[in-house]
Amino acid sequence: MNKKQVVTRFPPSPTGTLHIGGARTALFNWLFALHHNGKFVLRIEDTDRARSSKEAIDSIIESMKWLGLDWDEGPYFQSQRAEIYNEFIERLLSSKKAYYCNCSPDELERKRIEAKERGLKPKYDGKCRELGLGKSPDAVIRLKSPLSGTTRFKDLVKGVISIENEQLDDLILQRSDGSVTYHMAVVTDDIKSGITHVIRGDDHINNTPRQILIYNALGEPIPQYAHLPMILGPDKSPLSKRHGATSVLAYKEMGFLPHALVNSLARLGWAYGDQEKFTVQELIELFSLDHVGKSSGIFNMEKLLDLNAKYIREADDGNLAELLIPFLTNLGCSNLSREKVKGALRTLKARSKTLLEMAQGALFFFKEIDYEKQADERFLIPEVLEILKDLLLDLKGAPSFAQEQLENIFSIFLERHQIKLGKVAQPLRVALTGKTVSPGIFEIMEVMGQEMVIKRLSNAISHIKSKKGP
RNA sequence: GGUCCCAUCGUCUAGCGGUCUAGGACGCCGGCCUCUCACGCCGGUAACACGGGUUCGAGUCCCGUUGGGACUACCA
Repeated sequence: MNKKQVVTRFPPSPTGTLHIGGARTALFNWLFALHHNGKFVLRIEDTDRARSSKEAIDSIIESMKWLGLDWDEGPYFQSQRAEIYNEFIERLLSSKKAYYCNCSPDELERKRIEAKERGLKPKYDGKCRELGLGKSPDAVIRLKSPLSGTTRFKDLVKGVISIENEQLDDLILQRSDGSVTYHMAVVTDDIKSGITHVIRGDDHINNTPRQILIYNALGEPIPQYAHLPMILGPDKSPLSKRHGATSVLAYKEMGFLPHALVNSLARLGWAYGDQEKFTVQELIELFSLDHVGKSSGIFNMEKLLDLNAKYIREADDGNLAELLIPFLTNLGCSNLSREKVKGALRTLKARSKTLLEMAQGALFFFKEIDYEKQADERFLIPEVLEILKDLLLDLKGAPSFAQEQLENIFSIFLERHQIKLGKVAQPLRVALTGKTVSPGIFEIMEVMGQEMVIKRLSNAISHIKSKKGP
């Protein structure tokens, strides 16, 4: 039992919001760490100062918190770790594993184009490799990588991957302005944090051998790698903004429960037999890299909606009310009573796929209604006037508005008029909600309460009367 | 172009050589329930990319073809 503690990390670069793909990578790292009782580190890769922003950092952190992906260490900021990187660069320089190169960007660009034209691989030709150049203002530092041999690693999801070293060139570790490049920063940080498992998108597969070469040059142990297949948009191209909602926070605004997103993300690329729904606890217990698939997948919004609907149905009314109130407020409701919100949401739980949809469906409980044109024309007609008037009388006399009570009143009422419920239900529904579609009328009447029901029914009656003309 | 990765219903996937006339979920289509819409329940639709091997036996292993994708920067 003296195996090293598992340490994973999630290293977003703050050039935008956290999107679905990043969130899944974070989730898998988080699950893997928790499954192994390990640690999960958050690191912000903000070395590209021009493209990084504070807003992006904030929104990434907000997204992580909303999803419930908490970290044990960090966030570290690469922009604040120059000293550490320089120390590692120094190590490479003094062991002759790295060297200065003063080839100008223009020169390199020219050679690249030339090589391409001749059908060769456009890689650095190693011009300065053996020159023993010293530090100079416009010199970069390059890794002296092996010219032959094979670099191979066992990927925990893809299997053995190998590449000939001659395919790789001497990559730049430090730029001429003294800042360190991505590969160097990543490797240094991962070593410093004691990362044991690097779980990331498979767009990094080609980066892995380069990074392994840096580990080797440093004489440091190589972590285990697991490359996750990418998430695609519906057109099978890599997920991007033009596919609509990709940012995690957008899903929050659309009224998704964080757990629904988590569950859905977990199932994208990972499976546990036929099981579709998992609690967080189950995910942690069952998650394993060898059940992660190798092929990329399309994010399925329909399935997310279905899962979200299921979780809404199962949710505790009190919690759901808390989540729903902000949506109602956004839609212009104020002075919301928690109890009434709970009542309203009970009527809508089975028919809402998102919190937003639920809030929209609940508006008639909290705001004045307008009759939808079609509904008005079809159901608030003179033919039902007498029936509604009589119904109003019965409702005024109701001792209580509990559902069973209402059902009793109605069955007597229907009996008396020798009609079916269908006959009054729709006109009444329109009178109470303005629409032809709503939760069951007994349910909504109970939640609305006698006063509101009587008021709306009376309004509808005068509305019908006004149609008959003066 | 070069290198690397990938390939089961429309989509997410199960499958780790025989139990697969390929299972589940979402979607879609019927039906039941019913005060509308949902929920729920019942039923249906639909896939192993192609071609060669290996094997008594291949969705499962190997090779190739085709098709996707990634990388190929003093971006990350």
